[in-house]
Amino acid sequence: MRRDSRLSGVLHVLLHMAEFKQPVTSERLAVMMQTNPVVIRRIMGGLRDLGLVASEKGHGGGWTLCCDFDRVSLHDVYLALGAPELFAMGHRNVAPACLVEQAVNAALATAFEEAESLLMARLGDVTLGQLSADFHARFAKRERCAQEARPDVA
Amino acid sequence: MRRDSRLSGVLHVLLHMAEFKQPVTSERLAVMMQTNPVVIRRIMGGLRDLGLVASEKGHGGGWTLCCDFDRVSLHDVYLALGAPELFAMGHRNVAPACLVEQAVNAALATAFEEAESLLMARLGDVTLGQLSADFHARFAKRERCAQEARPDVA
DNA sequence: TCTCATGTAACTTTACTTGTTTCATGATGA
DNA sequence: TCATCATGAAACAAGTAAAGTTACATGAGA
Repeated sequence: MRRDSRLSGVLHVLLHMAEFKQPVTSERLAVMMQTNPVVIRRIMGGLRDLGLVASEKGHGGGWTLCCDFDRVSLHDVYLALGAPELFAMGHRNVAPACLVEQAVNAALATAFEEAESLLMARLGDVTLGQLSADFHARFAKRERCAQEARPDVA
Repeated sequence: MRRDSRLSGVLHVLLHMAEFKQPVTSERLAVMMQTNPVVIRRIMGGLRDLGLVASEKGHGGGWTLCCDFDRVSLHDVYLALGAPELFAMGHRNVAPACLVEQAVNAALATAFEEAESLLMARLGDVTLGQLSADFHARFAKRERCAQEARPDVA
């Protein structure tokens, strides 16, 4: 199956939005993301419900950030998406009668739960602010490289 | 996506096989697993290639274990399946030109790689022998409960 | 040589994300 | 007021991958 890229996508959207002061339409975001405006609205709905962003209809409308980038972690964004399934692997039966399957499920569940806890903790460690800072660092670096490639301009 | 349950399934098969001395046919395993013989053959193929099990054709044929249950970990079995994708989430673009997306991918990749490492380590900690022992413990416990429910028989 | 069992290929089914179309709703501005 | 712009929501199509199914070839025993 195609892997769920909503978390990746919504973070992409949020960081782009941070570069604008005015509301950004789904249309513009869709162009940046190379996708469809409806897809943008879909992944943004959960964030609106949790108060991370707001949407306005009509002229001059669109999406605006209404959260402190330094207080929102990637984990918060993950939850805003509805905490989608993390793993591509699962049990055959959730509550099997077969004792063999129960033993297998128990062993796998322990390992997967530990991995999930670690992942959630790591996502909680990173804020949108840090992500945005990383982007700006990458942007500055590219600018420098562009300068160095054109010494005559400097 | 329906979640990939091959790891769960193949462990289930292996533990069932451990309860038999003679070769077990795909047909019988399929009945135990409530699935199709071809599905059994499919998920067992990788294990055969790695020498964990052997298959014999013809009369009296079927699948036999040919590995030390105490020396094979769940991680080995996972690898025998071809190390299928672990996570249900992924990046939109693997190598994006957009710097925002690069920053997002880098942050997510770090978190996911750590979780993957932990999961692989945990799977490596558990052997098929331990899993089988857990099954036998569950079996013994159920027998005891059944006894207690029929005190007149005791 | 007949039967049994695996090996393999092709096709169908199922489930889910993504993409797209369509229309309703509401806000802005002339 | 009314046309326009934008979101909201529903419905449907496309693409993908695992799982289920069918069919047949291959090879081992009896």
